[in-house]
Amino acid sequence: MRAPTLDLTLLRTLVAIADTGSVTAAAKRLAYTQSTVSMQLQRLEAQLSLTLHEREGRRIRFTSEGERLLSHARRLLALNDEAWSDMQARQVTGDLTLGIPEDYASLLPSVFAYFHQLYPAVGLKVICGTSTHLVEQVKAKELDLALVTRQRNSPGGDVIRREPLLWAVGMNQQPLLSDPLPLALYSPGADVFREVAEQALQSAGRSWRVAYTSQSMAGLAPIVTAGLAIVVVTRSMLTPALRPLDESSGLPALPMIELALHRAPHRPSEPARRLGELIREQLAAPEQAL
Amino acid sequence: MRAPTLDLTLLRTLVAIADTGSVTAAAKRLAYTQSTVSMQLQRLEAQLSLTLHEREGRRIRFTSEGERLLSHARRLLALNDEAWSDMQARQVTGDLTLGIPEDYASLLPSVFAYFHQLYPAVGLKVICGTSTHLVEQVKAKELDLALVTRQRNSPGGDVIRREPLLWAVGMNQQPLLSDPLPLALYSPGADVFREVAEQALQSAGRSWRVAYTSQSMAGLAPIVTAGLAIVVVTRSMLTPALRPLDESSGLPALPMIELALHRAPHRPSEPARRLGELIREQLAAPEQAL
DNA sequence: CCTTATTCATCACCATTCTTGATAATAACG
DNA sequence: CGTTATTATCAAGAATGGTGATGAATAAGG
Repeated sequence: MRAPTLDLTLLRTLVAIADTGSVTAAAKRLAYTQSTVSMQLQRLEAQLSLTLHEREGRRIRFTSEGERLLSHARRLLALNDEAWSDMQARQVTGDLTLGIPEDYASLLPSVFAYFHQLYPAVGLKVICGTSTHLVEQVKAKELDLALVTRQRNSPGGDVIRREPLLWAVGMNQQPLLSDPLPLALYSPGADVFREVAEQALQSAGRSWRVAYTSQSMAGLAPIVTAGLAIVVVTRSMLTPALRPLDESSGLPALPMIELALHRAPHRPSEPARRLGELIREQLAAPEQAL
Repeated sequence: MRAPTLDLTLLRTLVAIADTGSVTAAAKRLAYTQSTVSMQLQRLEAQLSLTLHEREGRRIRFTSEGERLLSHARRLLALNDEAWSDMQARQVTGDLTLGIPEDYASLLPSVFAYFHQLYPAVGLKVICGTSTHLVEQVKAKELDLALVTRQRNSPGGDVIRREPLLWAVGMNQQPLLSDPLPLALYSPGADVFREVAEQALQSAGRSWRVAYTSQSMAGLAPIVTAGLAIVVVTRSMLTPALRPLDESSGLPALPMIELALHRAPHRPSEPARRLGELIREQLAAPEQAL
């Protein structure tokens, strides 16, 4: 009368046995006693009134029924784990402040949307700023997390991914390769793109002048698209209005930069941990950048 | 350390509560005590350390977490039930003989394939014969099941579906409406199609002659496609070589016939029960006939 | 407004189930 | 052939889950 129900615990040990190939190893993995696992297997067979396994010598062999149940079990457990972690995720609560460079804001909305879906009870605040400033704020515990750009192999934070830097110019403009080279740069001195560009030009023996400065690409864009200056961007910051320049332009190659995640010095809050992981997962593959 | 695992039994009562809208009703449905269901709900909440429900007055309301868990639960239970019945199906074993009219053989291969997938341990034998003969064989317990055609409202067996009978002629032939009408019929007198055709013609006052007889459509086909005779078929027996005739041909309308399943008089074996159900399910909709 | 009828949560008790440690049986390995 | 590793089995204790009874809360009805 009552609907027959599989015991997921028993299915869990079943796949453990299958994975490890032995009852004892499965017991070790699941922190059960060997006798427990042995009896669990029997219990499962009794409940289904089926023979799931046979022994040839010492080795275990699953019958075709056993194999079939295994595939059911894996599917069920996958669904179970997903359901469980989803339910747990909804319990993660708190507030959380993340800092990002303005130019990366466009990269993250989908991550924020996903994060909110997973952790609807977390209040997420995002502030923009320059990388150097963000790092200071994280150290001062004004931010829980900060995603920053930096030169390769700088200390602190975890590298999320590396991106090539590119010279770019307005889409319909000829590269303006006069001497000194007119550059559009971020305003304050402490900017990674600026540092990198200046170093590259210096070692190539080229002179340059700052044709325009702004806090962000959004501010530089008009000048660049108008063809009045050249700018340094990452691939993910390229827009239809920008045209990347390759080595044939005669400009020195630019090094990779790193996108790194800094965490506040104290033990990260649960929401911070989760968002950090999510950012790592979502941004790890440089491919899927916009 | 040990992987967290949901208890499907508890999820089952959760959806019962949701479906019925009350703890008591859920208890009744699941054949538990009311107190049991009440405690099961609490247990579920305790295991997840979540609040799944609230009460407004007497009525129960699920929290958003509760609703979410419900959807997980339904999916998990669906998978569980599927897995369970699949495993049970593999235990169904034995031999089984089914009789079908030769003309319906083409309708059933997919059913047999599906049956074998569900019940690989069942040895299925299929024999062909005329409907009247098959019914006798079932009564004599020589067959476990027989799918037969018969006139409407005949006694015995369960109706699987009803099908219209059609007059048909060779695809590129003009209907041969001479008097007497040349018919291609199944050979022995005791044939349903033949009975139906003769009755229809008689009450319409038409004369006819038997131009050709055979045990099956396969035998009649050459004569009919050659335009030497008219034949009676069901819609599912139409082939590209046959053209159905509508009322504009002047032939009398033919009644529906029934496709019925006869079971051997003793209690049907488990395999027979299963195959019977499967045939009913698969053939119930006249649409999906070939 | 009081009575009556449901519905639900809680409790103690009991039965069952599950886990464990110990032991015996079986196979692999030198 | 002894040693080692793996497994099945058993008895026992612990823990879990179900039951019936009870009382509180809520809705319905006079």
